[in-house]
Amino acid sequence: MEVIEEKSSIRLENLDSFVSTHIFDCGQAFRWEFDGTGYVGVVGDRVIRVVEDREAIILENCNREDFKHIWFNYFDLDRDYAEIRKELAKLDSIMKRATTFGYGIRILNQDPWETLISFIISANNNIGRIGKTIENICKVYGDMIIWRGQQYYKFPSPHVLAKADIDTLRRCGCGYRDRYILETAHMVAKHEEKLYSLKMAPYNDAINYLLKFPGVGPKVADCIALFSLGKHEAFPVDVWIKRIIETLYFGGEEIHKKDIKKWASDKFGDYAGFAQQYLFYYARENNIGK
DNA sequence: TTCCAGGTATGCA
DNA sequence: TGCATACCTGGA
Repeated sequence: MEVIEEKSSIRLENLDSFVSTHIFDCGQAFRWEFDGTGYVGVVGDRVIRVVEDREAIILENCNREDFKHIWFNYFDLDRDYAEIRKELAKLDSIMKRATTFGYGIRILNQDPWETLISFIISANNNIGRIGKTIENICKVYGDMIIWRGQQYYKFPSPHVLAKADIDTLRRCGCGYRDRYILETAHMVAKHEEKLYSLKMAPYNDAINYLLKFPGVGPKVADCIALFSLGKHEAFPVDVWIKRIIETLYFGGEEIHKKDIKKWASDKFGDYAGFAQQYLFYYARENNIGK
């Protein structure tokens, strides 16, 4: 990969395995929006726009320092995804097709706090409403950023959200999850560093800690572990993945979620999280398991 | 009008 | 432990 600094942007050439739609439409992040030619996202206190220009990836509103300290890690650019695909493709013809189809998928390294709240909101919810609710919370409680004359909003800190008004959260579209969010914000505000220290903890310890937050069950905990704590052995089983696995691997037979997790862990091991993303994107885009 | 959507909490056997 | 049920909300 070559990193070329241009006027207020970074151009990445010869970057393997990076396709915006694969990355932003595989269910891992909620704050990336397609504007017709590129994806705009608010990450931390930055607004960034990702554009694909033939063989290159352009990161707009980014300089070399930001790229080195923020985006290189955020986009997981240190990882050899070609190697991961190669290993998964060896397992069976389904994984071979799935990794070929979603060849540009990357698992983002997102902020644990934002990911925690976002996936509490995601429970028993639909994608459209999850995004809207998160955006409303940011508009009410997050600081504004202006870029190219447009207003964007940061995700609020645990301390700010801990002081939120429950009725306002409800009006943001949280529904009955309002109290989970408020309680979780209180808990994190008290021991914020603990949440971040889970990046260094073993998978099981991280999951057990996450399960203590109200509104966090096994599926949400796995999403947080995978998308923000670097636990790639996590295999979140939602209704989609359940149906996809049942359809593709068990001839439509009904399998308990717990058994699917065990099966995935045995089959994919440390690559389970990547496998989940390839399968999810492949099946959804091809209407498998609907 | 009714049902469902990327689960979790709760109560009961 | 395992299972059934309720739960905000808005779009189909």
